[in-house]
Amino acid sequence: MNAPNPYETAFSIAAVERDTGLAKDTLRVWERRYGFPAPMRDANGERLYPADQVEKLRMIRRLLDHGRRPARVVGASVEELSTMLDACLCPEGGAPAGRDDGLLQLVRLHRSVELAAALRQALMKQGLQRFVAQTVAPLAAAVGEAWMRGEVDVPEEHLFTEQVQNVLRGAIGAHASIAGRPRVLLTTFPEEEHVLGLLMAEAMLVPEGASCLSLGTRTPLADIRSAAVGGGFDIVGLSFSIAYPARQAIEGLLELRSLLPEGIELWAGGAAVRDKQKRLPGIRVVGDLEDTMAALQDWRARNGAEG
Amino acid sequence: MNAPNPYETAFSIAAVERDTGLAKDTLRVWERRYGFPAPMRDANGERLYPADQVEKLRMIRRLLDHGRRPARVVGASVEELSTMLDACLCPEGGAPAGRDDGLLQLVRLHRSVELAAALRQALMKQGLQRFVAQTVAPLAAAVGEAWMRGEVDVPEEHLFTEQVQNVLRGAIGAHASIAGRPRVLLTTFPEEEHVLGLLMAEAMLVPEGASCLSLGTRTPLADIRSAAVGGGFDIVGLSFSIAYPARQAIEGLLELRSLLPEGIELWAGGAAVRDKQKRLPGIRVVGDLEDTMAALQDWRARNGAEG
DNA sequence: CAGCCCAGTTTGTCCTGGACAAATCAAATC
DNA sequence: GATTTGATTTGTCCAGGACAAACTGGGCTG
Repeated sequence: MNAPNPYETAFSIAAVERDTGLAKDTLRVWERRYGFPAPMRDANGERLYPADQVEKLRMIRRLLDHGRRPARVVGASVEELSTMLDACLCPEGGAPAGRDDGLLQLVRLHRSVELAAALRQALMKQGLQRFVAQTVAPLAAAVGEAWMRGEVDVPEEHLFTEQVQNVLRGAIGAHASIAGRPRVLLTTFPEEEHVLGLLMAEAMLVPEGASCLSLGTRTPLADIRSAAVGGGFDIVGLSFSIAYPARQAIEGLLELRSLLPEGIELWAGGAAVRDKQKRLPGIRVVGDLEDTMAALQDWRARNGAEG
Repeated sequence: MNAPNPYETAFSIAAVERDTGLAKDTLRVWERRYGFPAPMRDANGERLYPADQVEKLRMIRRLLDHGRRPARVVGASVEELSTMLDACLCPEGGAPAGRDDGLLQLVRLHRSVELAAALRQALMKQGLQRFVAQTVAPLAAAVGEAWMRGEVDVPEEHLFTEQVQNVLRGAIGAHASIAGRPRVLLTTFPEEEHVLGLLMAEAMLVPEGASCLSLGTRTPLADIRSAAVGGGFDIVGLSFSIAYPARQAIEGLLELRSLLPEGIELWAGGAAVRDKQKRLPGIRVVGDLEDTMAALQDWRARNGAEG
């Protein structure tokens, strides 16, 4: 009785695809090539993945997102994977110690009500821009790290995103200057569904008097072009999360650059394009939130006071 | 030269899966069984679907969402499909003529700026509740119909959702009563990603003094339970779009009902659960936005003035 | 030493054709 | 009219092979 029936906590290949983001074909070919995963079979011969293998697959997935290659990680032991994950975390900005982890705790414990209240309180106290730079961005980074470590899961990340969205959208809407310059169109490429980068950029720009319009995520290139041209925008801003393939980002940005008229600038931000400026001629790579403000200053200096 | 190279406008099976929502396995098995789709092949023997077949697959997909069965629609001609789609539309609420189609035009023409401005203006003029009931809901229905007819596509639907979200979230945030009763937790099941139903419900309830918290879409059952219990909620509200399988909705709702303590009510709304009240004992089926208000009155009558 | 090109390897996706359980329909029964 | 039962439909899974695109690392050049 102390060992629960493994069948009760085992997952079909479709469920594993949903939970890990690894395609069914990929799961089967890894099994063939590397001997992992090694699922059980049900009465009908179909794969049944035990929970611990799914957990290991999640660790592997996270390492692949950080650029590791399958041959080096599929087949490694859980301990080795754990070590590799730690190695991915530390170099990023040194030791992020002493930060206020209260909000992260709320996320991990699913305390949605308290999280919403705490976010609104921080917003009131700090004002929109500092709220984004000093509260939302660090919290997003902390959630990302916790996600790497496997300490938060899809539902927690989701709750976090939703609550931050609520607060940011409300605050941005309150500014509502639709006349200011520059006019910025914000969106992501079709394969990118992370929305927080967009909202943070918008929250930094709107208080400065820029007028932003977000198309949301997953906009086809042709639609970005027509929206930018038809709406008379000065700048198109794209956001890329860490999971977005750098190569694909560069390729897409260069194509979009060629689609847009010269008068419209193209800005790109997020982990996937950081340090890629030299491969992106004619495109402004925005390193972080502060750099967004710098880019705005630059634009205004170039385009005079009237605009 | 008058016929464009068909290879230029043909799609890989992965692209078709993304565009139509039909799984690769399904596309291949239909081809085997019904002789449709009948894609070309590239030099490598891989399927290449011409644009007109993809368009037809989209029509088929829409009909399946409305309960038709594959044997009756896969293999029908475009004209027959068109007739069936018309038949799906008309019975729903008679002829929705004379409605203000200006907003729908803005959606179809990708006029995101004007759409945002028009929505905000309507909100100012009507107030939140009437804005939702008289502007957002009809517009959502119109977009849904246009989607059925194939007159709007993914990008348009997306733009529409995003702009409405912006306006509604801003307006809801402005009310921000976190003390009122009842306390309502809003979300959807993991397979349901449509968010507008939730936002509309929230927009109706908040001005009445209820305190709402939205977990966003795709929340696992166990997380709904723990959030509801831990947050001290009176009511859990679930939203189901037309595409959600009714059977799955009923099954999930009954399971969630059994997970929740008796003191917490369970409300369900949306096309997938309409007219299913008798199959959902212990659950309040909310027919439409007006019925949401009625349900709120009922709750307050039952639970006294203090609460 | 940075940048570029080229062969070799890795890796995800696609293929065929078969199988089966779950969902659905239609007929028969209470 | 409602419910049960048998036949049919339908989506998903399987095996094992194939191949192009992506990546690696070495050698070359400016």
